[in-house]
Amino acid sequence: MKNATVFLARRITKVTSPVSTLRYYCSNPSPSSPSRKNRLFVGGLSWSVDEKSLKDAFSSYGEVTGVYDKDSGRSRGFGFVDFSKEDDARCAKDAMDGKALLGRPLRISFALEKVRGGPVVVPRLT
DNA sequence: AATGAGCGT
Repeated sequence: MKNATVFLARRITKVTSPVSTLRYYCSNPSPSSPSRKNRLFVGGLSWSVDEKSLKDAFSSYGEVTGVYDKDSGRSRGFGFVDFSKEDDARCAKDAMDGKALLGRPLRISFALEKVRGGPVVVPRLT
């Protein structure tokens, strides 16, 4: 339970594509799965759910983040949970998805890849 | 303030 929250886990990918006569933007060639397996999106939360409640439910599996809204400080009704291992994420999802928390059924799915200052996904320009 | 599918720092 001491794993640090990691937002930037991108590794340098070696570009082995032949030099094209067109663009040379440094976007990630790999399409990448739209969802990170190490992070879960937890929705369906009651408005009154706090981080503690979510932690209480997921602390056994990983870390809980992003429950509150930065703007209003209120609950957004969803949160995120970081895991060290995909297996833990899978386990937690399989174990908690659809379960009720504070009278409201949880909607758990793999989180999308959203990082502040993240690379802009450029669809194929050709 | 109230909102009920969604995807954040």
